[in-house]
Amino acid sequence: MPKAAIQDLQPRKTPLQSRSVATVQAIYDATIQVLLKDGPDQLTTVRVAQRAGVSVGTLYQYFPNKQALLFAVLERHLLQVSKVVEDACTSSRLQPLEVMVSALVNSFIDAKLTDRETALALYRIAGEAGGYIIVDRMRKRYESAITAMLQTAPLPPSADVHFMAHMIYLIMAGTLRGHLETNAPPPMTRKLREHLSKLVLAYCQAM
Amino acid sequence: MPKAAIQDLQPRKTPLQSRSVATVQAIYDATIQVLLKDGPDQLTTVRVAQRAGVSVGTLYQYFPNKQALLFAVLERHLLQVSKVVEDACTSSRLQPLEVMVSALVNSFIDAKLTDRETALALYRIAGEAGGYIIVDRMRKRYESAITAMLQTAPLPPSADVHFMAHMIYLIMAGTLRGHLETNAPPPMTRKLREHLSKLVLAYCQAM
DNA sequence: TGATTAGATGAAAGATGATTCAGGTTTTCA
DNA sequence: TGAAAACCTGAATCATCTTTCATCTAATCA
Repeated sequence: MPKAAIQDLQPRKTPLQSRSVATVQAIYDATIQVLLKDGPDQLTTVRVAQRAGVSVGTLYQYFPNKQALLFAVLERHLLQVSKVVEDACTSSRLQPLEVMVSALVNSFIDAKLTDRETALALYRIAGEAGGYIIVDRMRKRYESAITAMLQTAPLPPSADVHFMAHMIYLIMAGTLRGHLETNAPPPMTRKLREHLSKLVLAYCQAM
Repeated sequence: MPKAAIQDLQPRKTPLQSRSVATVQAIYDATIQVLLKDGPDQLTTVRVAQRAGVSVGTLYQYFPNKQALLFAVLERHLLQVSKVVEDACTSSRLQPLEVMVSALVNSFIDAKLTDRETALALYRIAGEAGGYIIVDRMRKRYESAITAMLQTAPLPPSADVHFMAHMIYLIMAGTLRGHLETNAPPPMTRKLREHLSKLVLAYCQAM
């Protein structure tokens, strides 16, 4: 896979007719499927196109290169998850700290578990050059949402709410990633959810 | 890069003469250097060999394939870090909980920061098919060491020490990874270290 | 309906890079 | 010192993919 400048990561053409909208959708879905079935190393543009039921040429009409395709898929997933978490943060403002933390942690875990397999497959892509840009943009969104929520909580004025939000994001994202990557069974996940809530709460109260 | 069965990941030949010991060492070093300078995508076996000052053929005498080379480098780094942490755990047994946690967290962060760049470069490799095997083996070592340490701490008998150790590992590894990947400046790292210690301590006390 | 634009095709070009192997050089040690 | 064993070399092989483009089909709309 040759190098790709960052400006080449934008979609090449926006689908106008309903036919092409469906095509692009099929390409997205096929990408995830290939990613899950064959892994990132075996993912080729031809294979994705085949599974989507179109030809490679069509794929390249909408995505300037392979990376752009992968990043589009990544961005889609991350946006989906972050929207859920942002909503949870917004609607938990002014609630007791315990409620806030619980809503935050559970919404995050729920959203990730909805597409557990997808999330796992995408961790690999997120590390690729350029993927960090998307991940970073999302991190900032999370931190803003968490900060805004925490600012409505009764915390001591000494608390550095912004850094706390940063830490909470790192804890949630990092811990869940590690957990998913161990392929732990559901009971473990239940326990993780419980411990993670208590942990974050204890952290907020201790600072 | 074609598929590689897991049994093909072992070294091909052990260097006997001092000449070849030096060669293998040079290959290890060159791998890290290329990884840092050009990134995993631009890392080719020929390039690694060139930088090591040997020919590709030589590289293939000691490593059956590219993946085996990368995994060897990964294993080396992870072993280095885990030894430091294991020592810290061993020598902190029977100490106050606060001391234990501080020793654990700080030894981990110190060890990772010693090779900050290397650690960062290796995260990418760790995700590749097969890399998880090494990561998982290390995780178990950490969890054993942490469990053994915590069992000498005055915790309520209800505490699930084994799962706590698991959580603590996930928290430390996950959070630090996320932090390193944001390319945060040193002051941030100092703050992270402080918060992480308090956080883990609060978690232990809350469970 | 005819012309214009949008969408789709897929063989083939062009690159890249992992891995081999036949043949040289150096080290060991009996 | 002279095999035998250990090491090293790097051009050539082989397989794999990404990406293009000339050409074809379908949809739109005046």
